[in-house]
Amino acid sequence: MSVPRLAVTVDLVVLTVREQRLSALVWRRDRAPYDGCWSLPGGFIQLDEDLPAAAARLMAERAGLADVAGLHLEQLATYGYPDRDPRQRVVSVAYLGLAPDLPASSRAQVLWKPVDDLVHHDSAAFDHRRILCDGMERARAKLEYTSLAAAFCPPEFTVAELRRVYEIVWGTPLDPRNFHRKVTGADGFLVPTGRTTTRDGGRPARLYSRGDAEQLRPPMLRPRPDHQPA
Amino acid sequence: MSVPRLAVTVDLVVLTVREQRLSALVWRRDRAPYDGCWSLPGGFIQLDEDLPAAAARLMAERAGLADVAGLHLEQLATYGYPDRDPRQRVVSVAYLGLAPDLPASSRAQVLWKPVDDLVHHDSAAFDHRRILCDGMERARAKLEYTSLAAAFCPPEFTVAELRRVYEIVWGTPLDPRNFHRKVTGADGFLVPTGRTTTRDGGRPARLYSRGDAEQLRPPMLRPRPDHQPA
DNA sequence: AGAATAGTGTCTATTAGACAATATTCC
DNA sequence: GGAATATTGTCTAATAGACACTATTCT
Repeated sequence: MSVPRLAVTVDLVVLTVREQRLSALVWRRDRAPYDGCWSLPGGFIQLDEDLPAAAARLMAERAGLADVAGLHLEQLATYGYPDRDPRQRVVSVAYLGLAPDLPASSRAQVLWKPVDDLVHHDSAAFDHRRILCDGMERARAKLEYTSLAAAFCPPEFTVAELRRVYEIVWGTPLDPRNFHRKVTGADGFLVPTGRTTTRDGGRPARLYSRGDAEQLRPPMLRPRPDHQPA
Repeated sequence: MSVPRLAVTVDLVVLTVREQRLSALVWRRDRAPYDGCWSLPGGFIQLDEDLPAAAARLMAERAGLADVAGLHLEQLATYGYPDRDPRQRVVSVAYLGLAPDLPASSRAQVLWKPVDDLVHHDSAAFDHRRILCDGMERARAKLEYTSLAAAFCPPEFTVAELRRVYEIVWGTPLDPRNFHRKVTGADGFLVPTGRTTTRDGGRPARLYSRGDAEQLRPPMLRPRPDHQPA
């Protein structure tokens, strides 16, 4: 029996926090299939190219994000049911990127869109809505037990800015005082720079940069909507 | 430009606990490349086949585990650097399976081996050592915040048997009394069957079956080796 | 002064970790 | 009875959640 060969793509779920909304980088499609729908940036991998290398290349070529300081990039999952692309069978390896708020790309076709709109209102191409949702859930879960929230922040940030990341990604308000105690007490999460800022108004806030710790132990669990038993 | 097409395989990391060791299902290779090394069961996906379907098919065909009650199967990660197979470029989607202790397969070529031996002593084919390690780490992490440990147990099991799963997978002893309190208090983890057993000796232990809950909140964190600062 | 936000402290409920004591079997 | 294991209970330390209070800026 001969070995079947398939087209393999890398698709990117790139998330950021802009204007108080969790947003993703998407293309506006202008041709069939799925003309007018949004799709995730992505492309075919090359024969001599590693998967992370393809993700980095496409991040630059198709997402317009080359050499972004502090960008976090990790493999998300692989999607391969046979008719997910009507033209041919494609297996797609999705990568999840978390980026600080950046100036809009120079390309007109690629733009940031709030994920709520993408998921609830706009039409998605292929199975990209599911891939986006999987990426969002991964990001939400990882804020609980890692220090990844800082990947959404600029190189120097305040505790309130970090808290706003959590609140926006989780969609739930957090107590500023308990949050402050938790993150400043977590070993290796935040490194004080000694500087302060008043960009948020009020008393000057200390500025921090990212620490070395990747894990947050014990984790900071999302507040749960109360599920009362009957 | 034309679209490159690649061979795509599914490889299986199937873990179980047997004879007090965490063990994985492996092949003993009898031909080049990597003659005499162990490899994970796996195979090429078919053109009309979904990835989970391919994993299930290969679980039966190559791992000898068809229709295993209580088997847990989830996607692990995808590996695709160009020369991971010396014969041709292959992208491999790895799946992680967790199974109760089962009778050895009828096939001679496929067998259970303790993961310590596989990782530290025996020679692995391709990048299968890395894939196995990634699967082990996934399993270890998931025991912390899910009820997946029960997937290693038979349909009915005691708290002590469940505790032994944690101890063996984590490689660390746990306090039987605190463990008992934690798992019996966790909502939806264990369902009492009303039966008891004395198969562990001593006072009869209550038998439980798996509950509906998938998450374990709050999680049960692995004891950490103390990392003293200087 | 008053508004706004930052940061500290305090109290209570929950949970983890250490370990004593009791219960129920088999030999 | 003695050995073995199961189960409950108790005490203490750490942590989370609610919230009062103080600190430092700007207008």
